Amino acid sequence: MTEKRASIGARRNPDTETAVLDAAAEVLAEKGISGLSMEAVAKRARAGKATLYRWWPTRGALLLAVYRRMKFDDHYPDTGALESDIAGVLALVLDHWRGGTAQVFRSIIAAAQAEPDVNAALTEFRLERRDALVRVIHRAEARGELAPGLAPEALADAVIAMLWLKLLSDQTDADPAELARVLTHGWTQG
Amino acid sequence: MTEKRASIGARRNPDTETAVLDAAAEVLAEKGISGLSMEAVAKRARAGKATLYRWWPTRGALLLAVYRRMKFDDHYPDTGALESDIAGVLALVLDHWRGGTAQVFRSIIAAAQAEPDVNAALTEFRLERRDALVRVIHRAEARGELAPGLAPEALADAVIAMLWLKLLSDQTDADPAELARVLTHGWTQG
Amino acid sequence: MTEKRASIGARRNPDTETAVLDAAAEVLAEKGISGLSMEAVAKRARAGKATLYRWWPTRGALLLAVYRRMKFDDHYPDTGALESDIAGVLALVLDHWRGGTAQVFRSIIAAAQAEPDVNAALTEFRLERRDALVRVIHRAEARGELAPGLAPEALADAVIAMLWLKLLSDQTDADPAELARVLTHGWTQG
Amino acid sequence: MTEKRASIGARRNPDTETAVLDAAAEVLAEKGISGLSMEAVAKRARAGKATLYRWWPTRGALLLAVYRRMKFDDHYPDTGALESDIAGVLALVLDHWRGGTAQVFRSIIAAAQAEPDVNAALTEFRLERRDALVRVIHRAEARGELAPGLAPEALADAVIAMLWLKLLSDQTDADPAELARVLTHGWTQG
DNA sequence: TTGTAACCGAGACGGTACGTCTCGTCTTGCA
DNA sequence: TGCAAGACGAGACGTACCGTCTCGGTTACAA
Repeated sequence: MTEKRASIGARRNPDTETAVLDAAAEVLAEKGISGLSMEAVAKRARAGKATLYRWWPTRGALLLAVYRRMKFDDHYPDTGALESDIAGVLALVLDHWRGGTAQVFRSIIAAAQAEPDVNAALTEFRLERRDALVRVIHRAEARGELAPGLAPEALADAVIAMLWLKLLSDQTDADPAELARVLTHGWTQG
Repeated sequence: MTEKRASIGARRNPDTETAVLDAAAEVLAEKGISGLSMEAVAKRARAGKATLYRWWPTRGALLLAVYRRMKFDDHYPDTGALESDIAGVLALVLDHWRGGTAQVFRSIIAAAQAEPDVNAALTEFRLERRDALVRVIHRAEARGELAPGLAPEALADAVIAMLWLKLLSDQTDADPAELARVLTHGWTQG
Repeated sequence: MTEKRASIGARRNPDTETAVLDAAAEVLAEKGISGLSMEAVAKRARAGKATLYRWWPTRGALLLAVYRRMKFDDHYPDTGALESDIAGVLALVLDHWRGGTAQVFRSIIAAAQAEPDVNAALTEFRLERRDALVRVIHRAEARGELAPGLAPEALADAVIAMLWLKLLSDQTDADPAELARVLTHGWTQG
Repeated sequence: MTEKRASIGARRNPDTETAVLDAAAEVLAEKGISGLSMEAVAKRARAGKATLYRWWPTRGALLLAVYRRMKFDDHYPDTGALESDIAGVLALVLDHWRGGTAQVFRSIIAAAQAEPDVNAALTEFRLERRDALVRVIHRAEARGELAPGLAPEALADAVIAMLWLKLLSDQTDADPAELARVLTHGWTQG
């Protein structure tokens, strides 16, 4: 996106948005999160800084926009059994991260610890993902597979927690099947 | 620590270390992680910036030093049953965080995503905590309580993952007993 | 110039330039050359350090800009005789220096010994002044007053040399008439 | 001077002095005046900073000590005529500077413009050199060669002024004979 | 048809913080 | 006591970004 862009009137220019998100993704890939300054993105995108701030007021907003473009297929497979369903979800997400989005999402979690608006956006995103997981668990419940007295939301949280831990500690190459077993099996016997 | 400090020869001055860590903790409490600049800490501690950088080369190193001083009682209670042991661990850590260290540890995890040295230190810390958890699980194993085929390290990871998720998503007020139940119970029946 | 200044678009703000040069002159007058740090000038001018460095990359450049603003009347009087013309020039410059610019010009000469760009600017300035002197000498030549075999440039250098020596050795109160006599008269008789 | 030096008791160690002045001269030659920090000299000389400050309290004092070690033969030749005597003096000094001491002396003059103690030392040195020149002029006076009404000190100043100008403006390769002619000849005829 | 409103790239502005450097002072432990 | 060593408080250095602004130009829509 090197050709000159200008205003297309009193409304947002989609070319500019594309150029900015492309530039942000490139900078992120090349220099990592600490190199992702608004300044650098504006320069790389040949965009004015004011334009950036108009549409993405914080670095976190920019990060989230980049991550959202990297949308993965959130159609979680139905294998007919909870453990393998969970394993499928874990595999899907870990694959997605290993495909190159890990750095971006790690950076978002990091940014959320300091910037409230990023935190809010991340919470929204997390709950949305949790709902998708809860739907998987409800399928198991409908099959009469689920043990009584366990909140599906809490179980979904356990899955998400494990994913985040693996992401944040550079272990996106973990084995989904084993993780699923640890999460869904009872730890104790009898 | 307002009185003037000076060199005590060609070696580290413990008074300075105390003053710096005190200052860092105060700044963190007052202005949060984004207000914790090396500049501000140096000014508050009445220390030279070079002195800071000599002993704590990055902000993450400083954060870790502050966190280490907030050492909690890591004597995990032995209740005679795994689930209540885990609940005890969760309660201990969540209490510790609610007591004021949550902000610090969240910041460390965030910093670790960008700074390799902080990442390394955090990994070391995490494995150390995991070992303590593994010892709890080994107690259950010795009692014949543990189901076969589950790696204690993986189980410990699940506990740590849940704790981190609660920390990172502002839920340090979660109920340890319920979390322990979700983690240790089997999700499925039969 | 205490009221707030801001950008006037993507081009230089003359108010800022004025404020900076005023501040530099004030700092110089109050604390001398060793107190003239970029930091101090920026603070006094309520200007950003980056703005200073953008337009005056070195301390010497700033000094030269200050000196150029203190432009003296370079209309050298025509008395009809070389010696009194030279005495007039000497008096003019020494007066100018005693009027408060001595410190600035001394600092420029000092800075030029370490910073090449200041050296270049000072050389340019020196040659420009020498040309003005050469014109005075040419007037004498036209009157048939000048002895043969003497390069006007070399004679002008002798005048400038004497001025610089007096400046650099705190003797700006020297007697222009006597200096002119020493310079223009033959030392030997017969 | 790389071997370890130690105290020789409660008095100054000449080895240390040599090592320090050697180091200062080397640093000056390699990095110029702006690189000549007390820090750098101490490190290069393997001397303690306290030792430096004990014997050479300012950078100027160190510079002067270095310059004094580069003592030139100040036996000004007696040719029997003032102009050629002056030419000899000019040649001697310019040669000395071209031999490698120019940088040092330029730096001293520069330092003297900001540091009063260096200024005092330089003045002392300058007057000492002027006295030597005055003696040359007195020889001419004794021969009845000198025109009446001219102060030998003022004439000597003119010579020194010309030398300093050439030094400060990178013209140490000037022709001593021509400079002497310009200085000693009358500018006007008749 | 003509404002005019909001967009665009550009980049200067006042600032803050960075990490490095040097200053001059100090305390130690060895010789 | 002198010395090498080097930590200390202090603060200037020059750089990088921050978020805001003004500019001059462009385009679409309303009057």
